[in-house]
Amino acid sequence: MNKTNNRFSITTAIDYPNGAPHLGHAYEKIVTDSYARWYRLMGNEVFFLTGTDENGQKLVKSAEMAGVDTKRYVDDNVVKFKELCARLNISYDDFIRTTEPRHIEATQEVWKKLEAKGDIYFDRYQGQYCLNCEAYYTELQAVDKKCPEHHTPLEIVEEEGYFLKTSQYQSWIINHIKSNPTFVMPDLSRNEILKRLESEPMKDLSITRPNKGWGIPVPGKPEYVIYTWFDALINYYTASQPRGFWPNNTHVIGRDILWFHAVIWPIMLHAASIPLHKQVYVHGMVLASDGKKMSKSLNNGVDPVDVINQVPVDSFRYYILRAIPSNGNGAFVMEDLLKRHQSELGNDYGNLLMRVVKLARKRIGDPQSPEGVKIAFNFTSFISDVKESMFKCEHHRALDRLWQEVNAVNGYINDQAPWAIKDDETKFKTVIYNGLYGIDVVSQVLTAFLPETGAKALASLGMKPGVLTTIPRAYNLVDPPVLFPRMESAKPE
RNA sequence: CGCGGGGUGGAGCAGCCUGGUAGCUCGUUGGGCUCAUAACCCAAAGGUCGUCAGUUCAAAUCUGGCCCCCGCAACCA
Repeated sequence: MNKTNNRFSITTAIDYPNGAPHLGHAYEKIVTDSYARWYRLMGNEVFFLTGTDENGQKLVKSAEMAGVDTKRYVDDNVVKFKELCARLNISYDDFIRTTEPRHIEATQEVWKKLEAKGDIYFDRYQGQYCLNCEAYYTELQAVDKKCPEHHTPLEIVEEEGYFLKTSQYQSWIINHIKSNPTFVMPDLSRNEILKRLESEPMKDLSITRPNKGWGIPVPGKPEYVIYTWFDALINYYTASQPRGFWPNNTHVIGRDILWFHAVIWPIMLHAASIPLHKQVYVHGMVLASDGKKMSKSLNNGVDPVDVINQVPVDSFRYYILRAIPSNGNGAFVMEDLLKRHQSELGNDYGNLLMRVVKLARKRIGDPQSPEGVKIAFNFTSFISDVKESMFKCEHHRALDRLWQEVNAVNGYINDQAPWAIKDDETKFKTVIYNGLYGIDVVSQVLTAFLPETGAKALASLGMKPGVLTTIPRAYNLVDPPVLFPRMESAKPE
């Protein structure tokens, strides 16, 4: 991920509050949160934005079906997203809702800029329309001219509306992506978008819908509202600009909305003479345990709230960050999560903390000072390896590297066997101090990924999370809690 | 011929770009240890690297064909 100076801004996609959040939402927030925390740990001033996309016509329909007012329906669902964020320890700095006045103003402002520039024009268009969905489908989507959702025949409908001249920027965007190798990450996604851009001519984007009482009105043409995607993308600008964090460094998104973030959004900004975001990072996809995409029809979904009711939130965060490759897809298997909880989190990390701190308190007492101690560890390559992985948006590798370090400290303790040192107090002190020092540095780095765990571990050294330091320091020990209790459950299916 | 990813010991993955004793985590088996959450350490078993052919002194690694799995295909993270 790119960063400029000491400031770093990162966003999640905004979520469609059309129900309760699912595992994909949780995943994206945890991933983004880890990057935000990592850059804070590195001493940057960070702005982390998330929020909800509330202007879609489908929400009106859903609210109707639920028998409530649209505003009320949306408000209720937004609460669920905020609650999930709270439970997952998502450290966002701002939560934007696209129905807020600040966003309506910003959107209309961008509209006016594009209109003044002549990049918006009025035209009629026709397409295959599904009355139930209130949406158009392309020929590719609608095989047999039937709605993929309802399997009812589509109607040819002609409507009038406004269009953005996206097609005239096609070669510009191709060139931009080519000349900025980290604009779309990872390479896999970059290649995909380039292939597509180079293989087919772009069409202009329809950016309005008839106003039916929900959405952001077109300036001067209140009979139309602005198409959801057009306004949704602007959310980043709305929230970041007034705080001095525009352009954003990284938009974290799912593969399905890559086109909008890597093509449409940059074109909008470029056309409106606004600086572009620096990067779009496409995260992996959490698949169901059968290796297929989670979906309602297959009923193979996993509810994130269910999971964190069963295990510590950091076991969930850890599993999601480590087991799903940052640049690809991975299956969510609860049994695997429990295994990693037990072995990597409990046996490797939790146990390291416990064995060293308890032994130290038993033999020496609480204050531990680095004075007169020969430092056994050099964490330079550890930190730079993690830094590099995070820069490349490869958080699963960063965690992998972190665990190598946990095991290195464990290995040191095993080799030195401080419990067997009976008559050499200096040597005992040295081994113990180095063990604590290792726990200190590793736990500080861990706060980026598992904030609660990192903080608890540091607290048992008498330390608080903050900006990363590898300078040996004095510790005031407190008995550590059991961070990852063993789960006896052979869980019933 | 729509675009893209993948098929490596029981499971999940790394290695492939820059050919040359096949590596990691978990699991299994057998020892050992005890500071610690029945945690920890050592060792062993287990793979014709999807398939067929080609290039090469040498192929998991390069080239081509085939089979299988998965994602995307313009508003479902």
